Amino acid sequence: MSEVTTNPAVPEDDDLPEQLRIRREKRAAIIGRGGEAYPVSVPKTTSLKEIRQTHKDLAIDVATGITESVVGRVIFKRDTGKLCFATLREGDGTEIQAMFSLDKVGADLLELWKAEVDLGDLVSVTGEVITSKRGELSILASEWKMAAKSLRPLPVEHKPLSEETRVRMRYVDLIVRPEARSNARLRPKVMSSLRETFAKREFIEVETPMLQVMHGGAAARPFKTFSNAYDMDLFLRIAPELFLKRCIVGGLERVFEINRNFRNEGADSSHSPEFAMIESYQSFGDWNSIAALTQQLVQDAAMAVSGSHVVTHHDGRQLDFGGKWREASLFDLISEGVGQEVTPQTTLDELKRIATKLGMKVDPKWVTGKLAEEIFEHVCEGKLGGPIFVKGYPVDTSPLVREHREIPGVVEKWDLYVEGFELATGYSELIDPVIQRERLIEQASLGAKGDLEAMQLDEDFLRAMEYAMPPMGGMGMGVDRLLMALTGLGIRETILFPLVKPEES
RNA sequence: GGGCCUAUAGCUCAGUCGGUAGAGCAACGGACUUUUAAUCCGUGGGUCGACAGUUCGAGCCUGUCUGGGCCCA
Repeated sequence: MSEVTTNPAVPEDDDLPEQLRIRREKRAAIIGRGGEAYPVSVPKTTSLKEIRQTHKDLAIDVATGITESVVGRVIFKRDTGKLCFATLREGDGTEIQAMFSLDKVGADLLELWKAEVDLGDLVSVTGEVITSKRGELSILASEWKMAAKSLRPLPVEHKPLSEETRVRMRYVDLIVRPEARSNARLRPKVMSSLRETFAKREFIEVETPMLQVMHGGAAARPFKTFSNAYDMDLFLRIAPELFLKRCIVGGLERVFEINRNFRNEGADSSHSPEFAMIESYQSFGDWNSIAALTQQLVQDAAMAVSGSHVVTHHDGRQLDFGGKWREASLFDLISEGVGQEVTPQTTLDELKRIATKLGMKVDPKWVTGKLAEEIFEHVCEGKLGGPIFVKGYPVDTSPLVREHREIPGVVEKWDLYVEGFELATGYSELIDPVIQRERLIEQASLGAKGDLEAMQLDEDFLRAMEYAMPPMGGMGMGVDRLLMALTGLGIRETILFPLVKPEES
């Protein structure tokens, strides 16, 4: 147990790179002289942030007479003969200078400071709050103590880490890169904003299973796993939809869930195998009421992160989420895009002619509606800066949605586009259990024929629906994509620890 | 799935025509009581992603594999 402290010997590892070896030797030296490299606690009376706020208006070369103990990571070290400087940084990036002068801290502590402290170490410094002759707010040390010795050197502050290292070693990224720190703090702000907006509208948050016996609620390939205790195959959920609808049947009239989904599909700059998703269902609402809710959620989130409905992206570009968002019919947008009228009744042959003229490759398996959507993506999608609700999708590609109450051939489904990508989707949900059963049976037969994305026939879900599910609107929105829309970041920047393949040992 | 690019010191990167490996920061030794990526003098640090091939000789050329990135589907 106390082996480590009574035997400070460095493990003999001659293969270790120089800088790692030297730091291990320093650790051993600290312990060897009876000091502590990893004490259980160190003096800390306040935070760096607090000191900065309290003493923000101090003039040049002032001694306050106030003594504080602070803790931070050493990120710069400027050792001179009898007066040494260091910059300490705490978690949110706040920095303060520490000064070690021979006549204040004494020869012994000064020598130890120079000999034992490296960039990256966490140290506690006790001393008077002053400003230097150059006006830098500083702690003039009377004492200092190692809080935790770093055994690895920090990367260069002034050169950006390679993208791979940022992702693989986010802990280091968070230490050295201001954007990493602010991005990490942005996400929880958006999360609490979303929850507040839901709460104000009397939606309640539920948590439904991640491990599912059946996978359903979306067209996607699931991850498969196995329960030893139950001796059966399980799936990581691809969507919470079927459980949230069970909640609705039971009278939890307005529900939402913000949680992870898992899809066993390709990963790229806008797709991650695991991703956070909001799903929400509103009894006695429809696709319009749920669109209004979605707009409110996004506008409140924008307000939470930037204090305005106008957000500014990293590259300086601005995006306005304010006002009532534009709405357009899918088929109107297609007509506009191709320069001739296209309706849900336009024939497959006519659509093929249009697609060919546009230079698109047409898959012979596509049904009429699928081709119409492909033409839409080809001519419009990238141009939809948004935010814009694209409304009214073909009935033959949306088998789980209710048909439009007036317009034949389309369903009450919208997609919300921002920056050319799909941010959210909403529906007037299908609530007839007989039709639902037919469609799930159709899905199951597709699955039997080898369609890996097809849903399974969930009898318990159908039984729930047969107890009468109220008319309702439903919505799904990707949290990572929402962050991307609000910040302009790539998906790997919005997720702290995106999945990466292990490094070679 | 297809194409292109990429892997060199702790970090970020150079490396020409195939001839025993370079810089900045970091590290080590020394000087310096007001520095801000401190400065000055000196020193050390490399399985050039892995394996195979061509060659008298490979960081560099060829092949395979692995990781990463971009574009297309």
